[in-house]
Amino acid sequence: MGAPAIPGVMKRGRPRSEQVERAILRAAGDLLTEHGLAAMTIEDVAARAGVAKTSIYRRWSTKGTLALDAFLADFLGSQPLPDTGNLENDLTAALRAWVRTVRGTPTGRALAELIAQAQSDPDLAVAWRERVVGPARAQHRKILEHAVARGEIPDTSDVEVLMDLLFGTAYHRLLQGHLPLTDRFVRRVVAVIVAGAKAGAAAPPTP
Amino acid sequence: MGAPAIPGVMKRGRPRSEQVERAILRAAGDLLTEHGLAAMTIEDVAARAGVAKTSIYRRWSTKGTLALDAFLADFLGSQPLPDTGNLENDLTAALRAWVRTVRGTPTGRALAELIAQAQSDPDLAVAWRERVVGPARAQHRKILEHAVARGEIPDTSDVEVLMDLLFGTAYHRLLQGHLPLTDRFVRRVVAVIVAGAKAGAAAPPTP
DNA sequence: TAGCTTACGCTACGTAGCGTAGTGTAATAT
DNA sequence: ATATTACACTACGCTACGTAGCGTAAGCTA
Repeated sequence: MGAPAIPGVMKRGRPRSEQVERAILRAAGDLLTEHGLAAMTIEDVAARAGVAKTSIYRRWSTKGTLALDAFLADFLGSQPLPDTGNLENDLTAALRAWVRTVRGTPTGRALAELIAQAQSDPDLAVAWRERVVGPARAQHRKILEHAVARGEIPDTSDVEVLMDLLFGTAYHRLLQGHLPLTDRFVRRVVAVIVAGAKAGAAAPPTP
Repeated sequence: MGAPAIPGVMKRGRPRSEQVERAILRAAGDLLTEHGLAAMTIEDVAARAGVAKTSIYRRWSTKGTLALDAFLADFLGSQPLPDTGNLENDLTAALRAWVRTVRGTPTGRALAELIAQAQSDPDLAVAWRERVVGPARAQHRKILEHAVARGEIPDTSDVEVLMDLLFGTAYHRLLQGHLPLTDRFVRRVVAVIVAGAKAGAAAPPTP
């Protein structure tokens, strides 16, 4: 209590209230869930949190980065790292967990709207890649590296492409909305990728 | 000239000016190219087109649908239907053409921003699926059906999933921006999908 | 030709949300 | 005690939205 995280750079003046921070994130999360990102305004968040607008702007520069923090509070940890000793099972479990989290849920809509917002908000785009895309891919990379270690797929496989195939396909249906994210979809996507990877198609051709 | 498209439902009063329509679409297309969709305003479009705002609202209900029409004027017909007699070559040609159109181009940014806008504009979302996603998929479906007809892949293959794999993966890199759309990426994505499809992984399992 | 109807450009308006500034008070370190 | 920063509150100027009213223009119908 009151002890500085880093002695010597102790801040002077009144410290920022953690309670204010929590109230803002909670209000933003609620509004994100109830009405979506596009309909969420900073003024609404402030009113709902019982906080002044300036207390929000002091912490976040754009609506997108605020929404990202509110989103991560709910989203982090919902994506497991399966390790069954079988690539197809692991990928199926990972994609199924993702589908369960996003299909027809406020989380799914928030996910889509955050990606949308990032197309015109460079700050959010950077934060999104660093705090969502990066960590998620690190998880999925492990699944593929385990498969390489087991000899299921060639060690020259382009794991980045394989990850793009798996989740790019799923994000496609989420964002375009042309077809539903069914379990059959999950199984077939995984089956094609695993078959292709095992055939060495994700590796450089050996002439 | 002056003849009604459907006799009997001849409109009364002053007809809408095609010149106004063209001026609006041209101005919207220019602004979309120069500044992007997020920065484009109806007022700017009106000013640039030398037209009243009401003349725009009379024709389009939202910025998104206007931008879609402006976008299609430039985008339509840029995606060829390759038919070389070989699935891998056809898919590679199709994806390469798409990459060439979108990578580092205003068209690519407009594409991303339209998908973004569709996440919070239901009218645009419907129009997008009907006028962009639908026609594009119809093209790509032919490529896969030709491969089925040639016996390259099983006739039970889930062509919808295969299309999602091909373009979903590419859209993923466009929208997330985590990795570039290189030609090696194109070749590996196609190789995995073709290998998987030929192995029957996109078809229902035969017990 | 006269009359009806709709489109058009123009100006003006009310609304919403943005991001900032000013004020007085509260909380902490020196 | 004093300096410094955070906070709530109020107010402000700004931008863009979407609509309304006006007079004029351009077609049809009688």
